[in-house]
Amino acid sequence: MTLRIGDETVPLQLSNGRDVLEVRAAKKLPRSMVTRVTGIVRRMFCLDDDYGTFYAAIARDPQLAWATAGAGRMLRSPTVFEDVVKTLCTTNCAWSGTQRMIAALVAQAGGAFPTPARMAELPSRFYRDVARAGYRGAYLRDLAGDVASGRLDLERLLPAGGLRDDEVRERLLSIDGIGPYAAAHVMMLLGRHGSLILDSWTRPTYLRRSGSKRASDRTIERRFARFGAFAGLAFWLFLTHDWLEEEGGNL
DNA sequence: CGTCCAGGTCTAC
DNA sequence: GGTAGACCTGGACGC
Repeated sequence: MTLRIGDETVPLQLSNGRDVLEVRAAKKLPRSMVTRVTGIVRRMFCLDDDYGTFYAAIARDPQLAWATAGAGRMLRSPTVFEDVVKTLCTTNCAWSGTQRMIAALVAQAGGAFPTPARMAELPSRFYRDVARAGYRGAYLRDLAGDVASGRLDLERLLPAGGLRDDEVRERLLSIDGIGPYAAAHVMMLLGRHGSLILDSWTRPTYLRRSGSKRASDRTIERRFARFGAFAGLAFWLFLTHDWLEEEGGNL
């Protein structure tokens, strides 16, 4: 991956072993840069988050106990802005569309994700003709403008920002193009695990995994309500249990 | 070729 | 508060 740090773009290679995440740069980085990179990577992989409370809640759950071995961390982007943009680009389109839009943004910004200011100054024809973002183009540009101008402080939505979950949800929903699905998705990445990500993938996957014929959103939410502040994470892990096998079982 | 819909959301009732 | 219709795009599918 390539990180943007200040005015520089820093290409990095990541690899994982058991209990180890190795970050390798092409050339030697100054000490200050190493500190920055380490901080960003720790944040991306949620390495400083504590899942003790969650593990205690699922320890005796036959469907979820497996996760106490170390599951639950979401892969974040370096900034909340980037996660909101990416999430917006997953709405109402296939994965190929999401990848096309994000790849176009990254390519025009020189290989690392663009800053809000850069995205705000891109002409609408870029969003229409290159990213082919359709009606999302205006949403993306406006969002970038609000963040670049300081009108919208997305970093404040992190737990350290001191806002309650309902306040954060409210702010996310006030962004054009961000609805219930996208808000829940971003909040999960923020480490706010209360709400379920309900969309065209999780709904049928839930039915398959639970063996139900059909289940309304309210029903699904009721079934995970016992996990309280971790309901969304419990739901997510319930759905993605089999990803472990596919990834070789490495937590 | 037309229709449907994919990791939805907005607006107008 | 709940729901129909519109919305960019492109790939899948039926005819």
